[in-house]
Amino acid sequence: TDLDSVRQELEEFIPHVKNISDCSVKKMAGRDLMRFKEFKKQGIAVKFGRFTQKENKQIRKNVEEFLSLTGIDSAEKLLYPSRYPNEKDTIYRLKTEHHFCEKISEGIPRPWRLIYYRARKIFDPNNYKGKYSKEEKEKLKKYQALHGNDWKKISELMSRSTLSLAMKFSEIKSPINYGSWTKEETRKLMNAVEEVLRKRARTENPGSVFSLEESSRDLWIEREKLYQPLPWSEIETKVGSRYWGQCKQKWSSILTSKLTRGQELHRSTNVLRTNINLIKRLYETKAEDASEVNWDELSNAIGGIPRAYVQTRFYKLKVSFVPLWKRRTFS
DNA sequence: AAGAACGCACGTTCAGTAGC
DNA sequence: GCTACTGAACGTGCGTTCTT
Repeated sequence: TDLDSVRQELEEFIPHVKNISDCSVKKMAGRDLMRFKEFKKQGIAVKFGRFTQKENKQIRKNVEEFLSLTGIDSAEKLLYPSRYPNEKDTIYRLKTEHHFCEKISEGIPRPWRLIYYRARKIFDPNNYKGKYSKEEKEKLKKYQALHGNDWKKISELMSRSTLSLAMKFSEIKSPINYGSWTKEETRKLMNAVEEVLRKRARTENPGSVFSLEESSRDLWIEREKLYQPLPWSEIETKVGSRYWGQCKQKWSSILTSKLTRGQELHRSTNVLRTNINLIKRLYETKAEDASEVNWDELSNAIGGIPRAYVQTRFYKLKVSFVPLWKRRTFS
């Protein structure tokens, strides 16, 4: 059928396209396929992951240019027309007339849907408001009880973005513990991770040594596999008293201490050596943007240290030794 | 049908604090 | 003055559904 051929064409640009739903493939069929082909002609590959500084700049430029082209007077009006009931019809008309979608995604080799989302985040004045205060958290709970998941309404009441509110609420909706983990909690977490890994091993090697009564047996897993992504919401449920992000963080710290035991990373000479190594390797990768760094590869090269550990290490180095790091480019 | 919006799961980066 | 630990904001990527 038509969809199958589109899928085949897209595969060249998005290797994992076979796992994507018909619904989403359809959305990429029209505009994106054409755009990807154009980029290919110029020798530009489709990008994934974090937007680079360059790309963010390009989005700002595209938005600005579209505004001056159409005479719409703010990015918010352009990207959130429904917030301006009186003007929204005109805005919609101007957008279709001047090919909003093409213009906004110009020069950025990604599906336009993702570019559009990115633009909306950048230009939502209710975004980037920093930490939630205690009062805000209480308010959020109260308003949610009152209005349900009507984030738009709650957003108007609290001047936070709908995305931020929905995310925050999912974190605080059920009571969780804070502070140090108890022994009991830690044990629960380790059990949950083990259970998940067992299940994974079972589906990966069906009918092998794992098949019978494996629950009582020790589980052997290659080192690299320990860094693979885990189903955190499932683990959150099993732990019960902690949010998924807390579980992930805790697991990472357990992993770090277990895998670096004996290496005595804390000894000052080793710290120095690891830091120098990290900087050197990072330099050698010639990455032009933080999003281009392959942390898995890097942490392996440094000596089988967990990825998350290397990432925070790099962050610490950056903030303590690079003056004005916030205003600098990665390269 | 295009565009906009909602919802979920998980990844990355920034940041505060306890404790040595 | 440093690391380890903890917390959380911010971000991507998709499935899906509502609106225009």
